[in-house]
Amino acid sequence: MPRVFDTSALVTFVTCKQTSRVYPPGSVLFSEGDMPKGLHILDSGRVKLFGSTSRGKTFITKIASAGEMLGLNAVILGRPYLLSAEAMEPSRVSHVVRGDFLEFLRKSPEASRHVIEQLSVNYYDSQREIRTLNLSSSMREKFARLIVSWVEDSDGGSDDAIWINLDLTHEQIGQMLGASRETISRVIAALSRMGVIKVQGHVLEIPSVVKLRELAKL
Amino acid sequence: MPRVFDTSALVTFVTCKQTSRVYPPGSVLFSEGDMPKGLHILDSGRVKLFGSTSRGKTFITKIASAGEMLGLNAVILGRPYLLSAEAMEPSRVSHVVRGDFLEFLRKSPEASRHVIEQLSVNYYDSQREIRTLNLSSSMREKFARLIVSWVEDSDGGSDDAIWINLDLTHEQIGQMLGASRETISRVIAALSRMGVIKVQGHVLEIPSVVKLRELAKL
DNA sequence: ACGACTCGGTGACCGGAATCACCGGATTCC
DNA sequence: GGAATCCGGTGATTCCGGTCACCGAGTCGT
Repeated sequence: MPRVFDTSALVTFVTCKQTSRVYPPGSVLFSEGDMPKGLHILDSGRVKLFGSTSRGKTFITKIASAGEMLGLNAVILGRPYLLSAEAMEPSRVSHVVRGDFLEFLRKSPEASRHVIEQLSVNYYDSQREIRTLNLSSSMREKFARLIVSWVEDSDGGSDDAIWINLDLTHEQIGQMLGASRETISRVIAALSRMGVIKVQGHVLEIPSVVKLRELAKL
Repeated sequence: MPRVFDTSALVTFVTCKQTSRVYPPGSVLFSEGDMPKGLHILDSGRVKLFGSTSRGKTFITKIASAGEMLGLNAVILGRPYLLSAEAMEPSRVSHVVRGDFLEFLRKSPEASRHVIEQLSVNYYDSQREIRTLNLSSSMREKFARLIVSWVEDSDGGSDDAIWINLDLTHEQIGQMLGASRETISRVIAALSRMGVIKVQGHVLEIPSVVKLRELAKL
């Protein structure tokens, strides 16, 4: 799932006033509804971006990895965050005060380029997510699509077997797809029985990406 | 639903080489999967943005109105469109060849500002959509949220009755929410019975926005 | 080594929405 | 003035997935 991002965002903004600190796992960088005080740039580690209802239901929209700017659009627009951010591993995060950031953005065409690019990618991903959520009839299909999207990030192109390190719990996968833990469990069981995937501990083997892609109806 | 956008995008790009034409209702500007040849700017009219599966199922992500740049992120990234665009009314659309656009974008800070802003807004909306899709348990809730989002665009703030001109068919609403026509029909009937909305032809009356917002659980 | 906890697997049950089928009203088009 | 369409309302049936409930395996802390 590492939506790769060239780390030069760090370089771009390095000339800019900024502070940096390490967040331990489980600590939150910001919460849904907060007004953005400044831009967070993830130097290393992984951060979970998620939203939740008043009734405790949670959904994860993405797992951000090194190089990403978090809550970028909220910072730019000066509107409240729609998502909360929580470190999954010890994560080093740089922080630029909003005013400084906007200032810098105005002056530096290079920074503009970066921001435009990241916003475009974010939006693009987000459109794909909506597509997946909306067009899949069954959970099977959604799950297959999720896996396919993971594979695409690390794939050569051939139809050889692929292994994925699955370090998410069923619960978390459920939160990404809008399903319950039990359903994920059952879907995985079903796909295993069909021979589309094989599970050994935290490793997911996909014997044939083609078969998976069929299931995803892509 | 008019996600308002200041029309100055037109002005910004007016110095730029561009062609302009009017699309009759039902004609497509571009289709899902196409490689973007250039940027479309909607001068007037309304354009439906939607995606579909091979099996004919369709979902509408938004209705674009005057001032919006269509498929902006795909154009910037040079990746295939994820959505198709189809005129709903006679619509005047300006077109800037991709190379010219990127060139212009590089040179003009003003244009960059515009692009950043629109991308941010698009992404923001899109996050809200994901939120709605993922966190609503029932169709009732999704529907209520849709209406609320419409109302917010045209609302003063008080809790007076509000009228909305509903010029979408049940089918189209269904495609926005990922529901079938019948379900929308039933949901509307249910809400009418509850007195939360009243329907007279193509006009939707909302006696109390507060009650609606309760249903939306926002 | 023992509970306490988290994670995952499975069965039973139930509800909401898709689907199928049919009907009536409004438009449009010869 | 029919015939063909499109739109919307409603019933009957089916099925997917949420929820509840319980159980086993692994891990951690003291």
